[in-house]
Amino acid sequence: MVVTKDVAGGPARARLREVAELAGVHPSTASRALSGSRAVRPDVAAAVQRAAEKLDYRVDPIGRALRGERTGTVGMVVPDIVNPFFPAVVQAVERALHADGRSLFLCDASNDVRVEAERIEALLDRRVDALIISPVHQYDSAPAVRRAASRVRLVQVDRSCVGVGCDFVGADQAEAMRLLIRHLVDNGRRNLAFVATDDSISTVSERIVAYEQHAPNVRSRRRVFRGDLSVEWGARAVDMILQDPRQTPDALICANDLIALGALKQLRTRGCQVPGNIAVTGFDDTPFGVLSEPELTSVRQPVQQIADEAVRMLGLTRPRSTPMAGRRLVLHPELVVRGSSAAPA
Amino acid sequence: MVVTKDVAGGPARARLREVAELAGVHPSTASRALSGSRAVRPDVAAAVQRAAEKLDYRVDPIGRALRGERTGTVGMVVPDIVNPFFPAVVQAVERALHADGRSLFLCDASNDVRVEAERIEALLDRRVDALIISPVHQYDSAPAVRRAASRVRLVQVDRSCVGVGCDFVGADQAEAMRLLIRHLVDNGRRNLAFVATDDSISTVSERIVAYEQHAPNVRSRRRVFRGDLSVEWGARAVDMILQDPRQTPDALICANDLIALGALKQLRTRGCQVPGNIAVTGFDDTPFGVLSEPELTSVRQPVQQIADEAVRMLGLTRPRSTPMAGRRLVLHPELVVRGSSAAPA
DNA sequence: ATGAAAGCGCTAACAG
DNA sequence: CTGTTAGCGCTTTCAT
Repeated sequence: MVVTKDVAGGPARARLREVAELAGVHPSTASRALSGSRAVRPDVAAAVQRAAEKLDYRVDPIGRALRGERTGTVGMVVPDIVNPFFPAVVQAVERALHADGRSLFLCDASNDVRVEAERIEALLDRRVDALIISPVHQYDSAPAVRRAASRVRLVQVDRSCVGVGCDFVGADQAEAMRLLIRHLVDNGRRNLAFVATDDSISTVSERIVAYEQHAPNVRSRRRVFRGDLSVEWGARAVDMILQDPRQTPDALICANDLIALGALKQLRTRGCQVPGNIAVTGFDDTPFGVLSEPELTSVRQPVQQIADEAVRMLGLTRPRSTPMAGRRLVLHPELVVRGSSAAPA
Repeated sequence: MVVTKDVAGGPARARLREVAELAGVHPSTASRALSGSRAVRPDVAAAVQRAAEKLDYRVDPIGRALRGERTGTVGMVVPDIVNPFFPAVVQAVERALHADGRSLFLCDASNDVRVEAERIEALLDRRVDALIISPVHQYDSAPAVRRAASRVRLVQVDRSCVGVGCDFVGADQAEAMRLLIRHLVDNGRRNLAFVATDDSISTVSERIVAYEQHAPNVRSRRRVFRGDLSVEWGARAVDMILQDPRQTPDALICANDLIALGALKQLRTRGCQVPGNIAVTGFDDTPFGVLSEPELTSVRQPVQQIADEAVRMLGLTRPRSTPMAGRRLVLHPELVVRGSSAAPA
């Protein structure tokens, strides 16, 4: 007689029942022995352990999830995986969770609030123990985030939604802007401009407010250009700005490194010296900022710290924490000065 | 009397039982009406539909998964989410799946075969319907990939493992290398060097073979430098290469854009003209290649097509396909010529 | 065409 | 300390 392998699915994974059988105990005893939820006689526990190892048993998270228990997985939704800042955040979160023996399921919202809502629901359906989310839109993402927070532990990272009273970890955007402005002014810049985005992104919004408050003069304060977080927008913004030569600022604060790199390139194309004529700064300190010529001054967000604190806030070890706690943990950003903002000769 | 909201979890999602109750039928009938697995009287079907909509019912994938049915989710494991090529692939796959109404759960292996194996297992445990994977290591990833392929539909994208007989979609790396070499030779380059990686990455391995076969002379063929897919390696490789001035090549083929950008920067730092003294080319045509000065010549992989074909190969609509089919779909890469490889003056 | 019942894998509550 | 029982939500037999 030939032993036929299951064509459709390979060797099936061992079930708890089989472990129990091999150990000569009832499944519930095996369950207790493996999870440690109740005391079990030491020799029985050992027998179960051995049986489990022999059969390469791993508890089925689906069965456990159906029962309403923890699944050991965390979901994460990022607004745009193609923006190199978010892979860095993802990696940091993975690292933080990994230390904890949990796995991360990641989804990309493609900058679309509807996709974001779908992904959140899909993760909740899969019974993730918690959700880490950087919302696409500070207003339009709010309903989905609030709903999710009412069903599971949730921490917002980097970006946040207004009016949803749930936890958040991120950097102090106003402080970041103050650091930038002071640095530029200290280097003799007077006519600033902020190449920003519309109001949808909370971090940029906060920077705009700080910019309008702290920029050195009225003309600078009024010079806020709204686009998106892309290289293309950086280039287009430069075209707009250079249109009126008398008005040309001597410093461009860009809302992220992508915009700044696009601006740098376009300035070079148009024959404008950086930092000679115009200083340029970015945000996020992505790995690509050091590749440009000159290297890009930027503001580094403490990504690993944000990730660590987010995971800590989820409180996955504690039995039950109140959801929607509304804590806000705001960390210090760090100005990284490079050539693109040096004082003009 | 006050209606108290469930503090721990918000309003629970409607269950099939409640839908059935509201429609005045048995749960099994409701199930049939919703899934269409068996015929149901039209008026009953309509009533169930209405009840489901009213209660905002969505079938619980956990319950369904426990029954052994499809879950409507696909898992993906990428070797390194921080490498900007992979976010692009992820986005393309998301797009392809989204058109199909499925959601993607993504995991990052952090270039670590052990992490990769864990992530694969975690995804299988969660009963994904299929797996899309770009293996970290062409040899060391093989056992995990093979195991996974025996349990679920699996397609390898971009990279692959040797000796696992399962489906693959990617670009023709040998053709890519031939295109590059011909282009460089056509522009008068004779002394080539390949800044590559070790043998762990299948795509690079294939390029090395093609390079050693097609490079224009023996000296060029021997000049293969092995490091990793990083900006830092690109810079270090340039230092090594410039050490012996008599041996300096006039063209550097780099195994990806990150290496090429690092090389470009270091060449600039060391006062070496590109493309005047040395041509530089990359791979993957990431968005950052156009930001350098000069812009980077690269090879574009047909990312969206790879993703579309991978999803099609998964055959999620077909009832049951044989796993481990071992089909290999090899698509044409496209040479994107830019300034970094122009003919020297 | 529909209802009843069984069971996917697991663990909490309840006896003993 | 351990076995029994029940049931999470769903679908799929098997009977009507």
